[in-house]
This record gives sequence, structure tokens and C-alpha cells, in this order.
Amino acid sequence: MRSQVARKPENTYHHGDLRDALIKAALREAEQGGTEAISIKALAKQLGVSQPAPYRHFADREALLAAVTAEAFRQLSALLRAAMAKPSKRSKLSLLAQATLDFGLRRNGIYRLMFASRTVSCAAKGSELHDATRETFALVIEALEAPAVDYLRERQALKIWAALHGVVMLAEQGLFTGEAAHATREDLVEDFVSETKAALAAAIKGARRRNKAGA
Amino acid sequence: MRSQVARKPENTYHHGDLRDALIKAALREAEQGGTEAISIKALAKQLGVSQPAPYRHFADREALLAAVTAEAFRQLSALLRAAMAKPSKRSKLSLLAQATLDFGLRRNGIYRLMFASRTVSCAAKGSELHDATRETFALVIEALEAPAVDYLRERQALKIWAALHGVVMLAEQGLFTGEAAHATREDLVEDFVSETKAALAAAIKGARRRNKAGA
DNA sequence: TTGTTCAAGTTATAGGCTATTACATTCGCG
DNA sequence: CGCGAATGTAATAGCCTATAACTTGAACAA
Repeated sequence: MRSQVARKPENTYHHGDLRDALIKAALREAEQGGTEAISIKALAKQLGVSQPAPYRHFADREALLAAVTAEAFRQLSALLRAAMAKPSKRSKLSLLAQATLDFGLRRNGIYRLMFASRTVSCAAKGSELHDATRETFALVIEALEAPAVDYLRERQALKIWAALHGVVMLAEQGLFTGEAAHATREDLVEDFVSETKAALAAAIKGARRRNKAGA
Repeated sequence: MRSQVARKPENTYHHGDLRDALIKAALREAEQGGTEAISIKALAKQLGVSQPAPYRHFADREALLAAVTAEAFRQLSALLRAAMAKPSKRSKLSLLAQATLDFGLRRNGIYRLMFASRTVSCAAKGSELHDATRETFALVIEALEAPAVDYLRERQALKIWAALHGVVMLAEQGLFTGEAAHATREDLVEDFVSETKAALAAAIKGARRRNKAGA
């Protein structure tokens, strides 16, 4: 029943939207196996086109991976935005944090594609992928619900973002299972959320005091 | 001048210690390119043996990767132990933290092999690899310098360990360069170290109070 | 010392994947 | 209609993993 991604209609020469279909199909493959599960040849077969057809749309495998990763970031952004928009007693930051954890564990293959491969670090500054990653990070800053963005807030955003990824990583490594499981992943995430809030409040208070003194 | 790893002596049939040579050579390859840079064929050529020779020692590529990853964890353990042993004004935790960051950035290919691949999560419970990862984590608990190990300490160890990995990840993604660079990676790590110490102290104090009340 | 056994290495080969080259088809625009 | 650019195909080179069947020599027993 796997949601068949746009196979080429038989008896036609052109697929119609091969580029997009490739990205979607690759994303689905990566869901389980990560980067290594993405095979140009297999995708081509799956979509009913010849094996070299994908090379009309992507220079090489790396280029496809970059496009797939960018799409993954956009999906994560959408998910985080949705999570934060949901009416809830919990803070935006808490909602974003748990949504990130959820994404990282449920779609771990894709998550690894996004954060653990060298694809992102190789992305040039104006590239689609680079932009997508920055937009996601902007959501983290937004989740802090701090009145303005300055280096203090950015620092807290970096910290919570780093911490969240670490939790996903260790969870995937199995450090939360077995005898060591005295804390759940969710507990840890909430710890980080509270600490971030506290640090942010302290930072803002400090800045205000300095402002007053300087005025 | 790359430190040639035990090539097979010419005019001999047996290599002598192919298994070990493979692991060391693979580790060197992974230094830059991570998992993908490890090719059984290339390693065999490098070591002067025939291409299928490695399969006498490892069932398949995955098995080699597991052994390489285990060795990498042992090297990290050694590095962390050395860092903590160094006489310094700074706390053990701070030394361990900075050493981890250093390892993660300098030897990033290997780092990704260790933390970002599925190799570790697939390691069975009694395996060489599984043991190696647990031993490394034990060092983190040790670095807390808390009198005994209980679930409160373990939780703090998990937290700082997660945070450290997150920082390495984001650093590798380039989130600390460019306009966003209002905080260095080292700053962030120190933040996490202080917060961990504070949280640990609070937890211990709380536990002591509860003990007294119960007695 | 000699003979046997078995771990470790070899050659040959099958099959999968990326990527390129040269050729075919069709879409869209003047 | 007709032509060019975009998109797809067939054929092929080259790299990699992995297996099968054969060879070597080291270690141990008689």
C-alpha cells in the first residue's frame, strides 16, 4: 500500500515531474535507512523511468541528496510551525522541543540525512539547502518568545537546538534503554527547556539592568 | 608521509596481522570522509593484499565498520581519560567537555562514524562495540566527580553528553560561523558545563534534605 | 622429522551502483 | 509547421561488495 509516488504513465515518453517525484521517493526511502538507502538506480526503476534519467535533473547523487535534505528541512519547519501554533498550556519552546524530538526519532533516517551527513556543511551560502536550514533555526529563535533578537537570545537558541539534537542522537544510540534508563528522553528535553527559559530570563534581566545604568 | 599501516611484506603469503591493519587503515580513511570513505577494496590494495582477503576477517563491510567504530570509541575513551588526568585549574568535567568537542571537530569523519551512523544502535548488547560505548559514557559519569552514582548523576551525565554532541553537530553544520557567530562553540560548552554543575549540586542537596527528613 | 589440518590468502567471477556518451522523442514557441 | 531545447533511452565503462573454488604455509601430533 506504500503511497506510490508518481510513476511514469505507461506508453508515454516523458514522466511529467520527475524531479519532484525523485525527491519525494528518495525521502520515503531515507525514512528507514538514511542516506545509504537512496539509490538513483532503484528510484528510477520505482518511478518507471530509465536508470540515467535522474541525471537530467541532478548532476550527481550528492546533488539529489542536497535537494532531498532541503525538502526535509522544509518539512521539519512546517512541523515545528504547526506544533507551536497548536493552542496549549505549554510554552512554544516546549512544544517545539518535543516536536523536534518526535521528528528525530520517528523519521530518524531523514533526521540523520539532515544533521549527521556532510551534505549540509557543504551547502554553499545562497543555496536552497542553506536557506532551508536557516529558516528552521529561525523558528527556534521564534520559539524563545523573546521580544527581540540579539546575541543573547541567539545564544540560547543555539544551546537548546544543540541540546535537542544531542538527545535525539543518544536516544538513537540506545543510551536511554536498559539499566541506564533512569530518565526518559522527554524528561531530558523538558530539563533543557526549563534551563533555557531560566537562562534567557536572567540574560534579559541583566541586559535591562545594564541599560538602566548606562542611560 | 602518511603513517603507512603495516603493508604485507613482499614475497610472503600471509600478512601477519591483517585484521588489525585493516581497522587502523580504515580509521585513517574515515578521518576525513566518514563511513563512505571506507572501501574494503581500497584498503586491501593499500595493505598489499588481494581484494577479498579482508573477508577472512570480517563477514561484510558492516562488520568492519563495527570493529572500526569500537576502536574509535576506545580511542576517545583514552583521550578523555588523558584530558581529565591532566593537572589543571579547570574541573574534570570542563576538561572532558572541551576534549570531546575537540575530538568531534578535529576527527569529524570518525566522530560521525561513532555517533551519526546506525552502526552503534545496531550493536548487540554484549558486543565489543556496545561495551566500548558504555565505557566511554562511564567516563562522563566519572567526570561529574559526584561521590556515588545514582540516577540523579546519571541524568546529569546524559544531559551534558547530549549537549556536547549537539554542539559538535551544529558546529559542523556551520551554525557558529557567519552572522550567527555571536557565541563560540567553546562558550556554549562552558555554559553547559556550568549548568550541569549547578544542577548536580542542587540535586545532591535536595537528595540530602530528603534523606534527613526520612531518617 | 614428517604428515596433516586449518587459518589465511589468491584468482576468477557475478552482480549492483554511479556516471557518461550518443541517440531518440516530444513539448512549446515562433 | 518546423525547429530547438528539454527530457528520456540504450549502451557502456568503471568502481565496489561479495562468493566460490583453489593455494599456501604455519602449527601441531605422531
